[in-house]
Amino acid sequence: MIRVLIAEDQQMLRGALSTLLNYEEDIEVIAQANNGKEATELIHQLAPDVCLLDIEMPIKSGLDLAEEIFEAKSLCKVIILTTFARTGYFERAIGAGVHGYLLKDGPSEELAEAIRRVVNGQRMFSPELVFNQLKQDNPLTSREKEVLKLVASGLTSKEVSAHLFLSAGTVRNYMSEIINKLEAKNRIEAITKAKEKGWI
Amino acid sequence: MIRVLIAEDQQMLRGALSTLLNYEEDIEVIAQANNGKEATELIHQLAPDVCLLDIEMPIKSGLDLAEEIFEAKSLCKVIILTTFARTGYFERAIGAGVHGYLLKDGPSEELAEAIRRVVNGQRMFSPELVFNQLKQDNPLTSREKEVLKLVASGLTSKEVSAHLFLSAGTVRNYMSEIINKLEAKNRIEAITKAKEKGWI
DNA sequence: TTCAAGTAGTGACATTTGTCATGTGAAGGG
DNA sequence: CCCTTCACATGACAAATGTCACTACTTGAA
Repeated sequence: MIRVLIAEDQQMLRGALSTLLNYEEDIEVIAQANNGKEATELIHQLAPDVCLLDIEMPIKSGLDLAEEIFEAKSLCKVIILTTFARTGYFERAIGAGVHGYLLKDGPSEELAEAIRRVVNGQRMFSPELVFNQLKQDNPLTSREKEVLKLVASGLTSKEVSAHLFLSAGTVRNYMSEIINKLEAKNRIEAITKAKEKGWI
Repeated sequence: MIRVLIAEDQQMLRGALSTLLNYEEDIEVIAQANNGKEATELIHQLAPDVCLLDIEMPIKSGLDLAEEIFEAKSLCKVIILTTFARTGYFERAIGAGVHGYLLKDGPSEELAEAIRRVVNGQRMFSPELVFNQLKQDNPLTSREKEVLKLVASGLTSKEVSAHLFLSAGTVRNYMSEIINKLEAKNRIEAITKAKEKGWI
């Protein structure tokens, strides 16, 4: 019996999927989580064979969690299940050694099959992703990403500098460079573009 | 037997829901559509008792379709099923006389129950919506919304002013007032907040 | 070991943004 | 008719933002 945990904040989908998976004879959904933090605890307690993770969840994202699981060298296989075909997300997921990455756009029957495969040590990726991947990586350095994320959350340059213990001028230099790299007109466009590509 | 049509562009959810609903003894999913246009045709052909409509779909949105069904004085009951708790969407849906408005965030068991209710002539709304509705309507005037939307798309104040044939000062006054109304620190926060509430 | 990149900083400058006071005219409700 | 709200406008000022040039230290790869 394959023991599965589902982390997905959209209750309707979570409920529907777990009911469906439970109809499979070899699969049992042993836990459901509303967000990454809940999932972390449940994984520790129950050690499921497979985790189905949504990316965009409150508190802790599925990618954060996938990275933690990877760091911990856990035996639990991870399948990312998301709406977003953003290359940035996919890249990060690959970096975190996930075993599967499926789009919610795919057929629901595919899911049980994917679970069986990853348990078998195979990997399963939506073909759209693999295709998209063949270019466009994040041009921002890690420091630049940090700065842009804070700016995107509404902080002014000065506040960001206090946050990161940098001088105000440095932050403005970073922003200038970011705007330049992303070919944006100002920070607002930079934020939009970076989000679109999944770079922050 | 209640005959149901599902229009939802996210295949995974659509597949899962229709399988689930088909397990109910009194409900049968007679058609699935990928978008509003497909749904329109299927409704004409099959005259389902209930339509389950997602809002954000390609080609024609669920709200557009709901309005058409309403105009046509069709007997088909409409349930909107969406991720978005935006008051604007809800308002429009109420205007289109929908029989139910559920969030994908709700439990999946609720759905079959909601379908039975609306067939019975009752209505079914996610309580969150009704609650939100009574509070928070959009504090922005239509002009302010217009300005904020353009700013959110990355335009500078000057560009917005050219776009709307206003003086640059006026646009800055609007932005100042918007930032004030939304209790934001700057335009970036104002954009984020307005988007969160579904005000732009 | 040289070199490119990333990180961090300064100073100067122009532009954009945000705030305030203040004024006008139009529309709508009581 | 008065009062409020909205739309639109100015001018003035302070603060934030964006750009440039130039310096300096560290690190990893060729």
